[in-house]
Amino acid sequence: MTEFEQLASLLFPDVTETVEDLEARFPVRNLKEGARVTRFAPSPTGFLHIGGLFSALISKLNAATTGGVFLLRIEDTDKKREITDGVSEIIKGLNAFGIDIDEGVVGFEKEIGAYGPYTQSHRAAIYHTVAKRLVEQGLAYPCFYTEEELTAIREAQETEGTPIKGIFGKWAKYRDASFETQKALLAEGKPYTLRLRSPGSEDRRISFDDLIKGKIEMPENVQDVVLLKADGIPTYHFAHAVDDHFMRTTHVIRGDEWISSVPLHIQLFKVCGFRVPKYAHISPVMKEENGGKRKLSKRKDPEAAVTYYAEQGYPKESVLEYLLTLANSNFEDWRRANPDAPQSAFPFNLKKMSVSGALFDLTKLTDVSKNVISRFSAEKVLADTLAWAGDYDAQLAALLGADEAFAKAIFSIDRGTAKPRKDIGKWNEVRDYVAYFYEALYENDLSALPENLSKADCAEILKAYLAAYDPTDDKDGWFSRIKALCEPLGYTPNVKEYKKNPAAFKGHVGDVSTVIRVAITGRRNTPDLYSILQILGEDAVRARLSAAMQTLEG
RNA sequence: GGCCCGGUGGUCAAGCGGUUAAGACACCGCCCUUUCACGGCGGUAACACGAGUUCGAUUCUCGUCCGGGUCACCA
Repeated sequence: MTEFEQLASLLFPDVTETVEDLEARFPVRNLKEGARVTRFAPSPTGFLHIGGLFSALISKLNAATTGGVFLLRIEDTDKKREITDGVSEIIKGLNAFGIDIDEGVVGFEKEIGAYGPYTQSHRAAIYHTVAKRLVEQGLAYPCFYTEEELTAIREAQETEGTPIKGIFGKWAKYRDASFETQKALLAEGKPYTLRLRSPGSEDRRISFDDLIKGKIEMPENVQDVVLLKADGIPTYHFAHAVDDHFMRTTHVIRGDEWISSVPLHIQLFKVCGFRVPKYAHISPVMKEENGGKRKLSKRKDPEAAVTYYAEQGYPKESVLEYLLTLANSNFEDWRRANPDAPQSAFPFNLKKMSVSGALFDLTKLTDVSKNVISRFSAEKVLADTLAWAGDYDAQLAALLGADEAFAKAIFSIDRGTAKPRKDIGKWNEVRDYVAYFYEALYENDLSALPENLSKADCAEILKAYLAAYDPTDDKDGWFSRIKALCEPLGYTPNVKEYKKNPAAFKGHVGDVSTVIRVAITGRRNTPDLYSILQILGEDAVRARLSAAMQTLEG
């Protein structure tokens, strides 16, 4: 038995399996050629971030379009930063956007799949098995530095201006400690971390192909990084190599803050005897701040949280649609060509992802959302609004729920036609959109009346219309009646005529309509007036017309 | 500071040595229109800078500047 082997059994007396056992337990997946296994591996330290959703989406798409597997792994190796319900937050967030998890953690303490456990805190035995092997081969060693010593080293390197920081070379005091020393320190019960005995060299460089960023060349890793912390829990780096190998991940898609650790990761995979996966590093979602760009921050930016979009009432379809436009710029063209196709039909391409970080543009999101909502059926608009209002606007929920047929009639105006309206961008705009249909929300606001007409003019129009109003008119009949009103009162039913000779008239049919519209709805911009009148019904129409007249005359 | 990555209109972006430098959002104007919309048409607006390579550079090379990331027993 070599000293390395003796050390290994001293360090890991409880390890019963071998790496070969693990290989057998988690065999290479039997998937069709080209199928990709991707994963989303967040740590439960807070709400789901929009950037996290973005990267989960990309991973999901990659697996889905290749007939592969998308799995969710929870990286809970830092108990200090963990929050309660962190895992549920992530799963809820993913579910809310319809990103289905094929394998891994799917609920509270609920996992599916044969490559688990998928929660790192439950994988200690697996990490230890690999760690033990590394020690046996002399590729890892215990390091007894204290917190203070480490800080001192950092400071020394800082003042020396050492180009490379970290534990390596002369700083790696325990790298070449004798077995006797190690045994003695261990016997004393001194706490230790397990470090990689890095085979890297300062004057070698490594290059790899990032599926998004292209070829990247960097110096090799030379640092003896920590593999297992003093409590035996692995660091991200080690867990990444072990997990993505035994979960048989083919494509590691993650944020580009990881790019600088790729040399380390590749080294780790090689040292462990694992095949290196393909990497794709996504640029972060940025935010504009006084002229500059910066990464969306969990702390400072409410829109960083995925829940923000739910609160605002952006349909999940809209957020996804927008994210897709950020991911592949040809998505918008595809969408125009395939207005009704499901998002899953889009031929997503990792290579078309942008190399630099995109600013998250809420204005554009809203525009995208208006298009998405304009294609929804009235039933869906009602149902989704009801669902949203149930959480965020009880009064609206009650109003709409009280008479769903009435609400549906409102949402049906101009909907389902070739050129649907695009009034609603998110559910929190619905209250305003439907307000004048409900007495409880309606305000008789006449301030939107045309400026070029006097109060008397307006009152005159309303009086004439009230007299002429016939609720049994069909749409053409209704408008003919309005046109008929025009000339006797000094307006022209013909807009062109008015433009030719504006001085000859008080206004045109548009002005007359506007007066009626404002009297009924309190605003100038509404959907088709005739439809509104029909939905409101004769009594309400007459009442509002009369009330407006009185206000104007009194 | 070391190491990486990036820099096309206000924003998202096509572009891969020769283009009137696409398109989308936003903004402005016009048209259509029976109201409101939808839609259509048009407009303002960009290759960070400096060298080099080349007959020719937004495209290739180098430098400068600017932006971003990363240098933990956090992920």
